[in-house]
Amino acid sequence: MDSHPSERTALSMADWVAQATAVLVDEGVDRVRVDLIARTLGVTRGSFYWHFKDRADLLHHMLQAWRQAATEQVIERFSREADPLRQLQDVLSLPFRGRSAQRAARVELAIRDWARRDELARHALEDVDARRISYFAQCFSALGFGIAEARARAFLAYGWQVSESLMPGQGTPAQKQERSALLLRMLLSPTVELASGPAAAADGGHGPG
Amino acid sequence: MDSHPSERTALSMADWVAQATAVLVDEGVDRVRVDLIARTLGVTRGSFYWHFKDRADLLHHMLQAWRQAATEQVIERFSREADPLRQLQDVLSLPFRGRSAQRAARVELAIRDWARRDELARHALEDVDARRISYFAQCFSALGFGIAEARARAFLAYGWQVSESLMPGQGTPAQKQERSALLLRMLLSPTVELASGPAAAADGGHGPG
DNA sequence: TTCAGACCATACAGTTTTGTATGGAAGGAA
DNA sequence: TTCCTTCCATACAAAACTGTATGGTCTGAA
Repeated sequence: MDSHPSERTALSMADWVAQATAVLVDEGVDRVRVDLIARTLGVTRGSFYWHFKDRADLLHHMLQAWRQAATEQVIERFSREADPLRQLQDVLSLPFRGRSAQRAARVELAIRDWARRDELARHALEDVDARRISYFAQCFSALGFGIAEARARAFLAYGWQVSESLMPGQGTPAQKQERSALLLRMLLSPTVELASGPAAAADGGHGPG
Repeated sequence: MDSHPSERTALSMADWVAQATAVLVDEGVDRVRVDLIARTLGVTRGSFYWHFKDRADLLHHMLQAWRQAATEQVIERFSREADPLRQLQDVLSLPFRGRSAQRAARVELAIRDWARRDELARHALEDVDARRISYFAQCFSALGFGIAEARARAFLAYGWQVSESLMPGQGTPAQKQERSALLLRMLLSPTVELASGPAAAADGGHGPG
């Protein structure tokens, strides 16, 4: 983010990638077309084929840019807060508050779509997913959970984030807040006993086989 | 599903919808093209414009077919098993075992993509999501949880399913099994107390690993 | 047999997109 | 100034799609 496309200056590859990513979010990969993007940027396709070999080259650069940004975000999280409990509370409190985070989430969903049909996108996404899950796992591990337990809880935490961003229309803000708190309590509590319901404690426990 | 497209018989709307859905899964909505589908079915576009008004009409029929199938699936689940605990165990044990279920999951992801940009698809999907969450909530409610608590747990259960189908590359089958069991224990256990880690229950000795 | 309707082929017009080839403007180095 | 490099415009060729119009074929009913 260092050049203003509105100015009458020369375009950079980053400008094309940024605009193409915007189209990706709003309309999907298939509608990322050099002609349209050129018109939006106020130039013609001649500019595009100067910066990129072809359309596939642009898509490749978009993926690389996102992958690096996402990776750096995880690394930055590690180095900002030392307390693992606070880290989890921060990340799990309410996801995607703030406009830039919300936009990042939309970009991510678009790439997740893309990854269903594209090998490179799938590879980039799986890598980023694994990194994030590892981050969560490291937090749980620091809280005293065993390695396998930490990994399982990490996936549940991350999966919850993904599903919240995937289904923003399900539930009121209050309900979202409530299930967020519930999940946090569950994930921070020690390994639970198997029971058949909330009455099990008073029941004496007739555990299912 | 009552006509064989391989036979030299006349096509039905269902045949077109089925083939179009296959393309939707593999390549996304934008690549659902009447020309290509016609060639796959061994006919020309003349056949298409006999059965459908235009391309949008086909997409509409695809959505309707999926919505109805998904709704009927939920209803059928209700009427098959009476015990809510067994219902949850069945649905949450391991998601998408069986080929038809796996295919249904892929269709669903494709529609979830589609819903990001299309109003009708979004509406259909939100409706189906809400129905499924309601199904889970009803199970938890029958197990004795309060209505709000049941709804929160229902979302977590369903969100887990979605995220598992969204990230099939994350974790080994054993790890998937483990986090599935962990989630089930968490969701079936009574409201947990807030704790700072597994050491909080070190005196009582925690259960199975 | 004749006819009507269901179903599909073919031809046509028009749009959208990709990629290439080539030329032109702008700015710094010689 | 002259020249070279960077960046972009324009023209062209070639697909890929959509939708319409019209005619052909097959089947069952009268």
